[in-house]
Amino acid sequence: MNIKEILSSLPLGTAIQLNGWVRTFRNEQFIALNDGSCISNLQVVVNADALSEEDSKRIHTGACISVHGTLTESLGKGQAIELTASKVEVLGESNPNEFPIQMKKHSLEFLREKAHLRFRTSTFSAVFRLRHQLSFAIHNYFNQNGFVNIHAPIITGSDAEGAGEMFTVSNFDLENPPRKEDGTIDFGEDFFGKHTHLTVSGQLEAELAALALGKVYTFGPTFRAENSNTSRHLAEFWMIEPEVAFNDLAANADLAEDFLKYCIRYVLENGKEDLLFLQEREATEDKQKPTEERQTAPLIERLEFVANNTFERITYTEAIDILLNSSHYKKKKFKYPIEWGIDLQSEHERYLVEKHFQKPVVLTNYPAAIKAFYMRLNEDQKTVAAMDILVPGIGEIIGGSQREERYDVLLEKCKQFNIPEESMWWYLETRKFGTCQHAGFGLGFERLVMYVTGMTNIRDVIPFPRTPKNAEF
RNA sequence: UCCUUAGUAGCUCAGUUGGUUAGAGCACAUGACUGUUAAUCAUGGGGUCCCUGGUUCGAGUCCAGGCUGGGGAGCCA
Repeated sequence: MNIKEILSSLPLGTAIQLNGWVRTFRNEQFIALNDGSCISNLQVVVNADALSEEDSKRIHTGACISVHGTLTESLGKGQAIELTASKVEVLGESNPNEFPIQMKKHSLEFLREKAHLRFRTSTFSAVFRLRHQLSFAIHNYFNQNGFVNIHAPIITGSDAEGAGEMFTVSNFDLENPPRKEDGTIDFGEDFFGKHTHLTVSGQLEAELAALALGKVYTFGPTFRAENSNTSRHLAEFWMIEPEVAFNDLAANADLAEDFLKYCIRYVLENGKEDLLFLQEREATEDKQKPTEERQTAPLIERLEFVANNTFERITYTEAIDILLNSSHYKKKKFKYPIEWGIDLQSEHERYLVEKHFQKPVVLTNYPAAIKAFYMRLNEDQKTVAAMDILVPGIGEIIGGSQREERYDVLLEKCKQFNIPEESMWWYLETRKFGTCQHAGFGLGFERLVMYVTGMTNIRDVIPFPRTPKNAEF
């Protein structure tokens, strides 16, 4: 029996054995015990006969103990049930002079440097339980809707995906790699016989599968060697990429909206206690902040709002019009220019989502020049069938498109984007053999976890974040 | 990569114009108390003031360079 089960069934009078970690030891008599099964602690009442004085001095915050005892109605006010111990055994001590986690508020920055121990805190155990709930919800959603999970390769030989800087995968002796006559490194001699990288996206592989299996999705790690130092970027992150044959852009947006709402509802139903804890935490933090930086509504209310409201759908062109006609623009409050043909800046996206619509927004049909080569060219020859979903607080959470399925048009786009045809031969072939309309999108898993937990730094929603200059643990 | 801000006890922070032995709360140890809820009270121990160099009679404080963290921007998911 774990604490979650005990607190949901309240089995008074039951004799049990329970293992867990000490959060606090008050008055040399009361242990707040946590076993990770839920956010709540169980109070263990220790009388002198259950614990020797010697062992009593070995119990500190962080220690692991095993308790035999009986579940009884609590005499204190803070809890309904408590475990009256008949025997307490210290399984693992925790030297209080060295153990850095205390039963007080620690800064998230400090805990980031103690990533191996931060699981022991209420905040991080809640975040990682919710991360699991979301991961499970994602597989659930796609499975229930007839999608096939495709494991895209992590090591890739394609070097033209255009999604960012890539990490090289090599078996060479870095001191002395084989070189060609012109002095450049001869990757022909390397393990795979060519220059290989860690994948930046499983999309292209997912497309290959979708053009046979119909509905597929990938959910795996991806890697970007960009020198991005922000609270929204990681060098190693997990991405969900569904790809559906015969879907157009509208169907793609329908799928993305339905999928996001399902994940949020799933967490509201299955992770309520952890959400409540994080909501409280956020409210406490907000009290320290100036009014304009505070959240507009409590966490659970924000999630329910997204789950129950239709996302706003507008085109890029309409978005530009809204921005140009806004009083914000007329008062010259935007730092960056707004003009058809250039990409929207963070401040513009925030304005649309947080001020103008105050709900998630699906932006579609961007100018072709600012989007990737594989996006389908629209009839106007100027825009592509792209879509970004923007949410308050995070910004872009989903990026997707209807893909260019016409061989000639795709070949032309490759030329425009300086992508060598021979490196993409396998991708182009799908457009020669039984091509069809299809669409998909990518969702950054950590951004979803951020949105659902209300955490504001992406490094706090993945157990061991990989960022520039940091690969500890 | 750019802008900005910070780095002082295990943690959170104060430290005045450059001036004697660098402080507080929490944590920890000891004692008191014993149905507590981050218990309380008393006493005590605890410092590479991020690193390197410089200015000065004297640097936690001023200057230069570097390292690391935070916030923002770009790139994006």
